[in-house]
Amino acid sequence: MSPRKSVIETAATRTRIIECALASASADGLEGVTIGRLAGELGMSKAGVIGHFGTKEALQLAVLDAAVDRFIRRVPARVVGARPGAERLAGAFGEWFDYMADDHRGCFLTSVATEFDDRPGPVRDAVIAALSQWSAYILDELGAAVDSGEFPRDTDLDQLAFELNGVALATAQAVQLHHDPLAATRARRALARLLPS
Amino acid sequence: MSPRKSVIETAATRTRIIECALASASADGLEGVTIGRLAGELGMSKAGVIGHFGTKEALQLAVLDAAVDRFIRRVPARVVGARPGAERLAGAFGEWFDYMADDHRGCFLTSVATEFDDRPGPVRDAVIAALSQWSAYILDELGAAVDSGEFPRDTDLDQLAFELNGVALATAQAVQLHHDPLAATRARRALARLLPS
DNA sequence: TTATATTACGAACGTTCGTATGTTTTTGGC
DNA sequence: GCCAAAAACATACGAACGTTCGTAATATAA
Repeated sequence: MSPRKSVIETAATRTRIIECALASASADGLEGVTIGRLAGELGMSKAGVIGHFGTKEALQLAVLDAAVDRFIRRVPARVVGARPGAERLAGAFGEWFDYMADDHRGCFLTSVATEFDDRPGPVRDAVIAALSQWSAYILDELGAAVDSGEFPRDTDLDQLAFELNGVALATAQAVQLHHDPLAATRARRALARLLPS
Repeated sequence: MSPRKSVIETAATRTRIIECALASASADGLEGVTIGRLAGELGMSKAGVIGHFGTKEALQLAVLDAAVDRFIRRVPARVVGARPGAERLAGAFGEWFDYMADDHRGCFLTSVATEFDDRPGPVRDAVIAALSQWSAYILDELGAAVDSGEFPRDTDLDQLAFELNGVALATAQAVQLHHDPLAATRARRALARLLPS
């Protein structure tokens, strides 16, 4: 059989690489991550870095996966206890806003979505898949809100999701570009107007 | 004195380069524009391309300037005849939405804003300056709307501008990433909810 | 016509890119 | 302690990067 501990070690290094790449990509974009710079920052050789993934594109996909995982753990996972519908939705968006405001980090997935919106390929596909999942989540909760009578039955849920997304995008821009300390506050105010509390 | 005709010739080539770079940057980002590829597409040498600007950064700034000019001609310039306030504002945003929907082009300035939001330098400064100008324009019109009684006097104009910006960003994403044909429609619907018609 | 800028060119610079190939070090199971 | 597997290494590759140089061609001004 194959060795065990080495697998663990590998995973640890992989994680280190991915986290470093994630930090790098937050500043320079996912395409702006280079193996050489990554190796320098990690004190490794280029071959040692890319050996874990094979190609740069595979590394990009791994970074994207990690970002999605982090987002899920940080946002929807924190509101699983909330009542489905408007309450859970408001909670999720609130968590998202706070997440973005942390360290003026903004939203990595949103940035990558913009970066790859005109670049066909596996990365773009993965971004779209992740965003679709998130969109489905929102529509699910909006549906629950309608079912429980929080919204009128003829509410245009797609329209509402569109506008909620807009609030999040405006928040991301305010945080990342303008370092606006009021971003989260404005976001919550906009949210309150869209979702009945 | 300096030669005259050559200046005209230079400007024509410069324009050609900038327009080609603008198209290229719409897909690959402003940093993704390379001198060599540009030269190939234009049937020129690399030196002939970069000679007009000196450095790649100067080229990027020129492209950004051109994009700003194009935006101004296409959006605010078209509504100078409209009544100041909500009407002009609604007209401007409507033009913007249509502009974005054309060829699924989206908004170049918005994309570049995301691309450079964490990259200090002249390009980032220019992006922020352009966005600030646009923001000031919106706040001006919102102020006019308050003055003319279209909005209550205690309206939070910054909040309203924030939410309007969110609608535009959501539209850009819907157009560029999802190629959503309903983007402009959704945008107008959201706009109508924010601005009294 | 002559002198001066301007424009674009070909070629090369040093650097960095992503990737591929062996070799050495470390690891885990016997 | 020994051996296979895995990990990280050093090195090298061709290609592309932005930039610089000197030069030929062109257009303007005197």
